[in-house]
Formats: sequence, structure tokens, C-alpha cells
Amino acid sequence: MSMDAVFRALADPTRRQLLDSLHARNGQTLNALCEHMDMTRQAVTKHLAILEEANLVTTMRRGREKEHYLNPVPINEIAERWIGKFERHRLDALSDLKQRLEREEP
Amino acid sequence: MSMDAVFRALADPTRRQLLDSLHARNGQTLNALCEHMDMTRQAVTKHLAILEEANLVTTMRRGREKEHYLNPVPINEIAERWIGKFERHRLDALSDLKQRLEREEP
DNA sequence: TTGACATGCAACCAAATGGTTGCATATTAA
DNA sequence: TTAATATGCAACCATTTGGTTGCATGTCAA
Repeated sequence: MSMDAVFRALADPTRRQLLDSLHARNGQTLNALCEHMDMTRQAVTKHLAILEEANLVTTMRRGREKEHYLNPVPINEIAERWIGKFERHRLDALSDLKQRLEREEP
Repeated sequence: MSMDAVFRALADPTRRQLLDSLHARNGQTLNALCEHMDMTRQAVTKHLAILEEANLVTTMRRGREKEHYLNPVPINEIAERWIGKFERHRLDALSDLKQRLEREEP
């Protein structure tokens, strides 16, 4: 599980959409994931393979179906690379504040 | 500052190395950054332009030199996208534990 | 002012990337 | 067993990407 693979995997908008889809509903099969996508099944398969190689997605064979699960660990490691622990808490607080302000404004 | 630009920027190992370099010493000029890199100055310029467009790097003109600064905000937003707040604390604790264990082992 | 230094712009090229189509394999259900 | 369903593999193609070289511009210092 090289970090390089993780970053490369996250670079593509389709793959991020797949992660979003799994974040919303975990354990989806290939066909289920394909339904939201506007491309062939084979293209989606390739993207999932890249996500798997990056260890961002874990799979489980169940009969003739393949279930896909999101793995958040590598994403957390990204944040830890360039953000110090203290700075990170500060940024989280800032982002919370921003969200609260956005919610309160008309 | 689109998220897409951020992910695309982080996809390349050279650009991540540039971020590392700025994380180690902030405010470096183009030439300073070039010294660690094994490619032409023009190539580095292109990479920095992509990092700037992603708002991962901020620049300040000082005379004929251009200083480059790391901006951690977009990186924090990545982590917030796929990791819930509670889960994130758990992952941080886990990563801390792992580091401590690695340090203690021979 | 003039030469040296720091950066900017543009054309060009090889390789990687994201997509397609076509066919193969494996499992379930009738 | 057999037809339908779910996934896998491979060849092929257009576009993007990361790099180069060559030249232009702008600023500092002698």
C-alpha cells in the first residue's frame, strides 16, 4: 500500500465519486456502483481496481457478486503528512466555524 | 479553489516532494526549490503553477524573487470529506499507537 | 548603464491515462 | 442442464500529462 497509489487513485473525479457512493452505502456490488455512473461497466471496473490497489477500497467475494467497502485509513494518513496535530485541531475548529456561519446565514 | 484541482495537484510525486520541501522550510524561492529536484527549472515552474492553482501553495513576489508558502487548508478538507469526526479521532489514536509501537520495537 | 541572475512563456514530444468494444469465465435459478 | 446474470481480461484509441529546449522579460548590483 504505497502512498503514491493512494494519491494517484484520488486524482480522478470518477474514483472520488465511487468513494462518495460507498461512503453513502457501503458494500455495494460492481453493478450497483455502475448504476450511478455514466460510463461502461468495464471503465468502472478499471477505476475500482485502482482504488483497490491503493487500499482505499476492500472487496469481498460473495458468490458471483463482489462487494466493495471503503477504507478510510489511507485518507487519514494524507492529512497527517502535511498538517501538524495542533494545526489540525485549529483547522478543524475553523472549518466547523465556517460551516456554522454558512448554516446561520439566510 | 476547486477540490478537483487539489486532488490533481497531489497526484504527482514531484509536487508532493515540493510540498514536503516547503513543509520543511517555508518561503523558498523557485531556484531554491529547484536545487533538490532532478529536472529543469521550467518543469518545476509548471508543477508549482499547478500547486498554486490548487491553492496548496501561495506565493509572494519579493523583487526579482518569488517566495512559495505551503497552505494546509485544502488538505484538511480532504480528510473531512470521507472521514466522520469520531472516526477520525479513532484513526488518529490508532496511528499514534502504531507510531509508538514502531518507536519502541528494536 | 550593463551584465548577471531570477523568473516567464511557448512549442514540441514520449508516455501515461481514461475510455471504448469484444469476448471469456463463473455462478445462480429455472 | 441451461439460460441469464455478474464479473474478468485484452486490444485498441484519443487526450492529458510531465518533461524538454529555446527564447523573452524583469530586477539587482557593479
